Amino acid sequence: MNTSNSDVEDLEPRSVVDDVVAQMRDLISERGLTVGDQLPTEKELCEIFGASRNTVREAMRILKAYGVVKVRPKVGATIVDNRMSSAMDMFSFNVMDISRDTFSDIQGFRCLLEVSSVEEIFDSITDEDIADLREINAKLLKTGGVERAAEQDFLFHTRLIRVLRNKAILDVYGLMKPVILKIIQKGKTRHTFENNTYHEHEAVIDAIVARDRIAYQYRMKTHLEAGYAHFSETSPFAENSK
Amino acid sequence: MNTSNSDVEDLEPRSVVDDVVAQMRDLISERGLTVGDQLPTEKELCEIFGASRNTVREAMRILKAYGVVKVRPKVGATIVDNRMSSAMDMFSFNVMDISRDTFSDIQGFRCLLEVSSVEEIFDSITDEDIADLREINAKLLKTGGVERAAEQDFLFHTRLIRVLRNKAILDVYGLMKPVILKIIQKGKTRHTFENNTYHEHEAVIDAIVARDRIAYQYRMKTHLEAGYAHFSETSPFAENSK
DNA sequence: TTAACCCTATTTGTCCAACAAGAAGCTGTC
DNA sequence: GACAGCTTCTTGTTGGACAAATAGGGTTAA
Repeated sequence: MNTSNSDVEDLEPRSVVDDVVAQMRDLISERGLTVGDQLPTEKELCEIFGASRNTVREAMRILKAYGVVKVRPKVGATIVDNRMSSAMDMFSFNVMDISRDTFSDIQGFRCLLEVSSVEEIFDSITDEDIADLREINAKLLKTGGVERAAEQDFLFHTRLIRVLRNKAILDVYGLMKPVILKIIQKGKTRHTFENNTYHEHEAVIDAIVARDRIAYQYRMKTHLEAGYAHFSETSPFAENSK
Repeated sequence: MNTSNSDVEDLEPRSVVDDVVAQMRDLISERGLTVGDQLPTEKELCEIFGASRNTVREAMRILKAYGVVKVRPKVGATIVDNRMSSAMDMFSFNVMDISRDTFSDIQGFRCLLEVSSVEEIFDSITDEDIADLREINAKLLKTGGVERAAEQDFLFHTRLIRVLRNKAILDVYGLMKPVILKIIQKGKTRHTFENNTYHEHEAVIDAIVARDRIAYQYRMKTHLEAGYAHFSETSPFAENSK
């Protein structure tokens, strides 16, 4: 019923910094500022908001963390939009012991993106896409080390997503990269060999070339679930929390 | 070829604050800290990192902006994981004039999530889900005002996504809320009436109840594209940048 | 011994002042 | 008019100060 954006626990009085952030958002909105425009200097912002420079700076740090402004020393702050990149930075913190539920969810998401989107992929894919996929997959055989192989594996799936020519989906896929990498790594360290992955990928590509909808969905689903099978029973990252 | 995470323009020497952020990430990782654990006090962090308190505070602001820590005054900082919520805060800034490409991408994403996921929806949906959907849709008729109606419309689609029982997908859908709302609003201000939307939603629900895969996909796709049709020719939000 | 109370130290939030380094703009000279 | 040099401005960082409120310890009373 409660459709408020943030959680209900807003009993805490908002700090001055939070207030300045809100005022800055309003200021950007009121002045119709957009990407490339310059923000007032810190001193001016101090006068506008009636806050000290430290407070303004902390607020500015938040905007920078959001990827909304870019500050060049001794020059000033300009509005940008690197929010997707910033979102990826957010997930560079391994603060959460990734639960099995999260893994399930991400894996389900991948299935939706890569398996259920057959039609769109078949519609959009070009010979160049297929050549790229084969090239990336070929490198998988020559890649040593679990982490490198996982990166290459992820690269293959990213390239497949790229076929959809949809930046939003690509960004979201990039957002899930850390978790996907762990899923892949876990699969590889268990018993799956690069050879295995390579042949599964090839089979997927073959199905695409043949425009065999059923085969594609079956092979991709099997491939994804093979990497995920190891999470089914055991708690995935118990060894992480020492 | 370049698979670096951030852009190439990292010539700028990292500031001390960025350095402290990185060190905090390492500290969290090394000590195996996880959700619920306490971080050292600001003074201790100053000594650990050899930085001044203001610098440490600015770094802490970044972590707070990321939704990685929660600071309670006079108590300290504890590790949390509100990154998805923080991501939504990020997108509360209307700094970018949303391009038609972005609209296209988001709309395509919605199609993938809501249309292509028929099988999963049909598999998972319960009578309670359907009752909720009908109830939400019924409120659409009694909701006045474009913005309120758009919210209610969005609520309907969110509830449908919730059927998938996948938090990752739900979070991503929430992430796209601002853009989706604008798409819906634009559609409504043109010529679509609440009545229209209501009946389209009802038709979708009926298709679900009948487990009619073809009808569902057709109706949902038509419904989504109807709202989006107005963006096809004209530049969507030229009037926004005054 | 236990419970209640009070006091002190601690911790975060905010502010002020200062300096360094470098960019931008102005000025004077040729 | 063009260029060199200077001044001013702006951000990055540091240190210190105070307020407010909590946590914890010590004291006292039952």
